Amino acid sequence: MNILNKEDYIEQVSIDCVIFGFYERQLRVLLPKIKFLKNIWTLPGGFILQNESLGHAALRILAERTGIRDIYLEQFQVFGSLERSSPGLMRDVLNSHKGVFDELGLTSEDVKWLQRRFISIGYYALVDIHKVVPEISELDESCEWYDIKELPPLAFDHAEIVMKALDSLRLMLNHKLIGFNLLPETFTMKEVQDLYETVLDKPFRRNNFQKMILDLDILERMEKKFTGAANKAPYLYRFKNKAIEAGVSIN
Amino acid sequence: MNILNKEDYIEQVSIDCVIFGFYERQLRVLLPKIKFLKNIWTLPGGFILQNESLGHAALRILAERTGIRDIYLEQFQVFGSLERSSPGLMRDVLNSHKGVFDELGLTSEDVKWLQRRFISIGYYALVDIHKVVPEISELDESCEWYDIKELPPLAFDHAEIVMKALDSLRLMLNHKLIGFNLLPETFTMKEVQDLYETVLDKPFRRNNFQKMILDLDILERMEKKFTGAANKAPYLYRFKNKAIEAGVSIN
DNA sequence: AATTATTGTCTTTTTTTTAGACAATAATGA
DNA sequence: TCATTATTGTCTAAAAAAAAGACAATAATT
Repeated sequence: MNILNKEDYIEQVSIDCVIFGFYERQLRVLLPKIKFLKNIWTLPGGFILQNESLGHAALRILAERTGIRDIYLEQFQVFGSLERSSPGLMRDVLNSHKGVFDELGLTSEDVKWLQRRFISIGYYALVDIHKVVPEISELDESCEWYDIKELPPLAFDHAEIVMKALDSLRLMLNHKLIGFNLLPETFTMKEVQDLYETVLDKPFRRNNFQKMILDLDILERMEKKFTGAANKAPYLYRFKNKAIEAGVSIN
Repeated sequence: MNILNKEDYIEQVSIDCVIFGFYERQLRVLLPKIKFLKNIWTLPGGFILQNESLGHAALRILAERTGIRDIYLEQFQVFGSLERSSPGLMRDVLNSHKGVFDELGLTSEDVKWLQRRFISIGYYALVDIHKVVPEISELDESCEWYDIKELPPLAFDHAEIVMKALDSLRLMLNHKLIGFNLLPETFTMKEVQDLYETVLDKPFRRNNFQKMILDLDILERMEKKFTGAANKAPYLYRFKNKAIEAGVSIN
């Protein structure tokens, strides 16, 4: 079995995805863990087929590595420094885990192909963490959510890619209403505020935040949510438009 | 002479640059015109050398095609749809101008290389139009500024690339002070206002605009500028920090 | 029925933005 | 020389928006 059909792909170009989720006041990143590589994680990434668009490639890679489909995706930056893919780096990472190539079923031709310099196109995805059931691909031994403040060791420049994705997300949150892609179908105002406070890392006043969001006229008020707590039950809200505001423009 | 050293470049990846300048209330784009291609312009573009970073490649391409050096550059989007580089498109463009390949000194191997699918990384540059003296490269027959509202016919998806660059520039203008890269060393407040009004395509009130800009505390007031007009002479201002705010982060 | 912990909403205060006003001034020309 | 003209620089007033304060409503609990 040949795991890498090199001839089907564009050479020296990869896509890396940062998948964001929100749960319990934590912004989390979904990270599959490749088999055989001990204590090193990598972003879910892959290559671009000759006959598929960039956006389609990103969606396919996400589905293959995590099982996630139909989500908000945004291209945010290309990473193309020389150091990021210096021959040494890849060699160091992989050679320090002897046998990885064989176990992954890679030929020496494959390894040579992989060790060339790569330019990587960064995408970030926003998903409802409750809705997603990560699937573990054949390549991986696990696929789990990690608090962005406590990421496991990441290979290559993937930690930098995550941080740039976060920068971009923060910037976008003030322009578009993409944040709601991180929330479930219905939610309380407190959950929205928690999300904004967590992502932007700054506090809001409850009364003013509520006014700000409601004035946007994008939420629909549903019935109350009785949590059993000894206090007034909050209303549930729903996003008026279906979420996935932009999605990938399939380019 | 072989004009295209294919083996030195990353395959199927190009860089396209949108060079913005500002003059007489017009936002302009610098477009070199390739020899032999009649009535079709293309963005200054090129390929990435195996041993240079993405940012360096963009700077080199700009210098080679236009003679421009040391400028503000910003990567804004990757274009990777299938249609943009469908075999037909390139063929149509070039075949409709018989002899171009020969005159450019391209071998049939070169042509095959060029006709593959390409992913293009878009950069935009902001330059002081007064300072720049465009050089015409060997490839080109001219290199001139065009009002963005009256661009000549552009090949492939280059018109779309220009528009996306403009979108990105508009967004950025509200966040960073990059606009001053489009102005000369010293300028009047009216020129700054003209620039903002032109780029953002909306009017500002003179008194409030002046206050807004001065409150930023980024301008230094110089001597007055006597134009010979029958009215009060405006002050000249200078940007406190050297311009080129971000430049290419050489990645 | 009083207590507690929130929630929803209203009012007041403060800050920012927008609009209005006007003096200053560099030529022009009677 | 001295109004006139066209702008410019800056001030104040009005309007709008944001931030802060206040409090009643309410779902359990005691």
